[in-house]
Amino acid sequence: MSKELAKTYDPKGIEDRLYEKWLAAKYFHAEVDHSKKPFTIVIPPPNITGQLHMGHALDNTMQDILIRFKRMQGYNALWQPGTDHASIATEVKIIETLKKQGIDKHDLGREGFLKRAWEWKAEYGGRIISQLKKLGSSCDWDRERFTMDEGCNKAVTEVFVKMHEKGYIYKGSRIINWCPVCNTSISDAEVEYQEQAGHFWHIKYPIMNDDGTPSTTEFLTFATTRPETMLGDTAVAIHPEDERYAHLIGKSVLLPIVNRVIPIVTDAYVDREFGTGVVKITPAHDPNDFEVGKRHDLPIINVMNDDATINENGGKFAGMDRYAAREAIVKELDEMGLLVKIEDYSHNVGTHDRCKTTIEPLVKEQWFVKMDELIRPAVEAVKNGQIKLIPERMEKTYFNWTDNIRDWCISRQLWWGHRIPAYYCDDCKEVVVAKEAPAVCPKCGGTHFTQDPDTLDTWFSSALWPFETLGWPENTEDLKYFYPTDVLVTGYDIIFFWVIRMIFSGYEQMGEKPFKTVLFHGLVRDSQGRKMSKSLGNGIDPLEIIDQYGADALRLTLITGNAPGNDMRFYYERVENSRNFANKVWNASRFIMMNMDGKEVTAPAADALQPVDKWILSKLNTLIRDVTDNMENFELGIAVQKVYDFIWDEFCDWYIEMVKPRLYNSDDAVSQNAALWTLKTVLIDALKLLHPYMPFITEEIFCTLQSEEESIMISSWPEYTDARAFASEEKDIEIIKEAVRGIRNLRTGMNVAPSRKASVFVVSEKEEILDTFTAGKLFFASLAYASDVTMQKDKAGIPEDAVSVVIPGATLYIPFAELVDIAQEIERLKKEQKRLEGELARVNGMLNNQRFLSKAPEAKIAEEREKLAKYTQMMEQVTVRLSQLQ
RNA sequence: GGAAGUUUAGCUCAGCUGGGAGAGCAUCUGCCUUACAAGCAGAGGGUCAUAGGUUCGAGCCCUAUAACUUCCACCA
Repeated sequence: MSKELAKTYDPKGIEDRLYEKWLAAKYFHAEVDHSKKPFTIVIPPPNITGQLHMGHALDNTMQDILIRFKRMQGYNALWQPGTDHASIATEVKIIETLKKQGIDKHDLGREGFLKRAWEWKAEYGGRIISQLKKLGSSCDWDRERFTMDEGCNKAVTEVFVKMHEKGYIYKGSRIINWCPVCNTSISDAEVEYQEQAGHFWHIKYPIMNDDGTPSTTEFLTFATTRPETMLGDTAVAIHPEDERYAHLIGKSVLLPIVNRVIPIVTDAYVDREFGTGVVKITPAHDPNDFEVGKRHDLPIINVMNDDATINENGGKFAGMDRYAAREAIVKELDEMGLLVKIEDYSHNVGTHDRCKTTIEPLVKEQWFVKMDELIRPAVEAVKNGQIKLIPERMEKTYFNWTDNIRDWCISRQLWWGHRIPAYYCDDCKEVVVAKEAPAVCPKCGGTHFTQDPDTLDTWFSSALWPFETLGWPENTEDLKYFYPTDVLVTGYDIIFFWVIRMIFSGYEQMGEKPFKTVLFHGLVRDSQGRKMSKSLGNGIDPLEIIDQYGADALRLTLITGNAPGNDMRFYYERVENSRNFANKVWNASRFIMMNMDGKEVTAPAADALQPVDKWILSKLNTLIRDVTDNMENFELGIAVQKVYDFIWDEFCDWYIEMVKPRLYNSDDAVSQNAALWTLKTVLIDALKLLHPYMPFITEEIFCTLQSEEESIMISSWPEYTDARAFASEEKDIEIIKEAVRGIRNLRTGMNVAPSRKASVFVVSEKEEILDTFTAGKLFFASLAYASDVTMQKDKAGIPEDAVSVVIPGATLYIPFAELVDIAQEIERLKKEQKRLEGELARVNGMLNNQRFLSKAPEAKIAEEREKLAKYTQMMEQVTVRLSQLQ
């Protein structure tokens, strides 16, 4: 059977087959089981509009690694999946689709539109889920949720009503960010500032004389980047202590074009140093001006429509687009002689993160969440370590936001989403917030109500995700058992949108944190370090990578060579390297299986294990401890790097090569069996350590190797054991490795063909070193290209002109009579002498330093003393050898 | 304006609590050695951004500087 294994690993076919098997066996499914400890992760729900991109691939690979690891450790591991309705993203997409069919959303009406939206969801909403499966994600699909399913709807309504009762949700008229293209309000977090080249228009307003006429000589000059907003000016502000304008306090100016007399107010908000120290105040169209207006009780004059055209308050400019109006107004001011100058000016403009349209600050009546009290437990939790952020520096970002938090605008003028549970009495306009439409108006007794047309910010429901998916608001067994969840894995880019909101929602609704740890990752960028984006066309499709190299290779690539929270670049070369590693694992396994074929491998008696077997078992043992530690500490990349190095270097390049002679020698069945057993044992544990990272290939090999085993994913995680710690064997084998390396080096340096074997003499006065080489003679000979190996205590019988290699405690001689160039050999030995001199100087420098001896830890000093002895001895050997040759 | 991150081999990056600088790719040399040429064996290549400091000892800790990146604020 094993001989049928292909020479190269081909993930195609294998991956889908294994995933089907896992699904059928229900390995991903978790049920409440009080005999086991739970380990829970909730997935960051991807948008139903989404296509799997590299960010998802990274995010979900990390989660899958943690879940598979904990599942193998014996935890009751639940990975709760689901998708997000993504209100605005989806609505925009559907509108686009409709547009192509020549349909406007208003033609369909709300009901018709929503019908289309659900159809769209039915068609495309599952797409990303099937893509996640391709990656190997072991989510409990039986529990798949959607932010607009019945349970989540219930949760959202419950929270809205409850928070409204507590006064945390209110409706108010405030300045908000308005997107004139999407026609909706958005939250502060959705505003993206972009540096744009613009202009600074310096304008002057005439000061009003005491007799009520505008002065023709006295003006107040200021600069603005948005002249069109002057239509809504209701004051001009100066700093209260600005002596330049002190005489104007109490006076007014004439707002030109509009011909409105507006007051000059004093406010500390004005920066005397900036520009002329005069600011025009437009409370309806600027957040700062809005605040100034509130302080001075200024009227708010909205001059814009929802589509950013000027409204009837703009007089003759009504109906013009904001930019057209800008031009017209500047022109008119210029004609009136009120335009002082125009400067080029680069400044930050707020845009909508979805459509990049310039935001228009507008005063509108919206629903808000009052944040000041809600945020407190969320701040506390991170401060006192209840919730751990990884990497820690994310706390700074977190606190930066919480310290400057503003109320959250949650209403959206969209149709796709959770409709706000507020009802207005048709008769008296009384507002009733309730889970269901009220029958009778509590104020006037009216019986007809209209529900608020707005929907909620999509993050309102996502904020409840960790508990709404577990059954909240019902107090389910799932909720009691699986909540709080253990880890949240997400990108640092949604810390404000999502992470913080889940934390305060968890404390508010559950009285408990939603998760213990937040593990952040960075962005996956292209090979030039650019963000992958549709407009640049530089995105790399994870599905194509999976198709080409396999899911395991993609996963390994995404998880290695990157520190938590840092961005990473995506290179095909790195995927190839991962693919090569998979192939390496495959072939090593194939080799082992070929050699096991037809033999019954049994656990060897204790004394049947050779030092080299103990060496690799001991190495594996240490690996198990280190990898487990790293994974417990979320150092996923470091952990897998260690497994990678172990498998490729220690296991394949050394151990397998070392045992080959024993495998090929059937005369010593005991030794052969010990080697096979060790190969198999080490391979299986290594596969287990690798499984969370590379689930498919490890499963395929594990089950081929042991037909009696059901699946590696339900096997138990390896554990460190003192019984497999063999310190002295580790040391011994390292000596032989050093000897082998020395000989290979020597031969390469002398251009000796690998086919040419030679005798090797191991000379040492130390009995135990000779014993070590005697024990490893068989493999040492094959690795060192030796025709025969002789162990002896002195140089007797070794030709004078033999070349030599010095290792700690021994000198190896190889007689290469006809090949040896004595001069070259002396050169080589001198180089070695020089190297040892350097080492000795360093060690002596430390050991001769009194302060080092008195302050350094004991262990460190002992270590250096040992090195001193080692190098001194090697130096002696080299020196002796040199004197013999010269 | 505030904050964070980065600066280590030609390239991309690791380096976990301070104790002899690492990987992958690239380059060079030699090997189709019966698991793997997607491989094996070897080699070259680094003032760890700069300047100070702490320490017996600094890539790692502290201070300053420079360059790049990002986030937040938004001075109209």
